[in-house]
Amino acid sequence: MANEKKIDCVILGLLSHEALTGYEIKKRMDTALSYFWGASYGSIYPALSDLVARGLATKKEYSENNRKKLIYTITDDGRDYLKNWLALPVEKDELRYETLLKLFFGNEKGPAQAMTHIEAFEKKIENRLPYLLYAENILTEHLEADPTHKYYLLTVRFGIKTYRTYLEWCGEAKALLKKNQGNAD
Amino acid sequence: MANEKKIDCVILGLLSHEALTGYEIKKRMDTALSYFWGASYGSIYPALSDLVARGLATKKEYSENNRKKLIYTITDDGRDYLKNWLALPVEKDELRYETLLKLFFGNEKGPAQAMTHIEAFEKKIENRLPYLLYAENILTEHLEADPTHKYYLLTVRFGIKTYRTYLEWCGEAKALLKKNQGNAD
DNA sequence: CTCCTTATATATCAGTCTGATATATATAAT
DNA sequence: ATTATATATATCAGACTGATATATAAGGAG
Repeated sequence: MANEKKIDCVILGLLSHEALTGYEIKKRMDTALSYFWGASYGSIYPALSDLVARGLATKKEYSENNRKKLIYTITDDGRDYLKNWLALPVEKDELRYETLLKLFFGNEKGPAQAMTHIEAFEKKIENRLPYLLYAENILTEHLEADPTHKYYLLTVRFGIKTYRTYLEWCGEAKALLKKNQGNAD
Repeated sequence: MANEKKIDCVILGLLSHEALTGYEIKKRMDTALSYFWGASYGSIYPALSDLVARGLATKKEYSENNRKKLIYTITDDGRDYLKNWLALPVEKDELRYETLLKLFFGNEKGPAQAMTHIEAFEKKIENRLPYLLYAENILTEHLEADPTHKYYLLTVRFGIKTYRTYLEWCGEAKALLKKNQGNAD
């Protein structure tokens, strides 16, 4: 029962909330989960077929205005599989920030180049923060409507707190680079 | 000149500081870079051979007490390649936190299970933070000794700030779960 | 009322990377 | 002596990304 593929678990998790198409699963990944998890179509569609083959989900073809859709529903076995995975200890929390990587090797190109990367990072975070704040408002208002909202809210608050810290760090990092730009080297 | 493989860039970055063996490169990944980047032997060794084949690094066999080592040195072309990559805009900053993923689907197993994951996360961060604080002290003391230290310090400060925010969030998240544990559901 | 763009929807694949495994020697501890 | 840990290199199955392909629907511009 070991070696649970993460893609299977995320999909089953999303299907535990509601029946979805592969396309809708991808949309959830790119919105609600985007700042702590990601997945591509190249993993989603094969995983869905596999989940059906293993009896963890079922597939139904729907037609909406002549438009065919493959809607996937979690089975009882699928829910058991999900619950089993949820109870296992976390294997890996991983951050992979190219910005920090380029900054780490910043001496090769100097402070001006490093500054550019920090400013780009700052802008990206500033642009994303409003979406998280908006999500926090909506979720806080309708907290009682759905028991899953409480857990969603916890992850949103994580995003808000870390993003604000990132912005603080950007300010400090820029100050340090400016301070050392005049003297030394 | 597009499509720079990240593994090539990290290795060249580390080699820009000093000549290293594949084993030493892996050690750097697991210490100095570990909280914002990672790589496995399965990518490091093939990448090193490839860098030599492309003239971006050179390989020399050393013998220390009958013990053979393959030491890699960056070439001028390698340094140019690194500089070119450093000037390109960042493509992706990615967080992949299984803890948040399990928390997001926390309703399936309930608040007690979610609490367990948060506490495990908290402990992991608490254990790692001292290493970052130690690194900050050393780097601050010897800031003038090496121009690369300044950039290293910036990434360490990022780690310290975000880790402290994580711990704050853990406290708030646990409080929210406890508060809602009595009523509702 | 046609053209263009964007959204919906599924699918595949080359290239990349991880995690595991294998092999071998050196050093330190018990 | 033996066991464990550190040094050191290498390979590979399996997993995942990013790109690409295909096709329909809907909305807006001219």
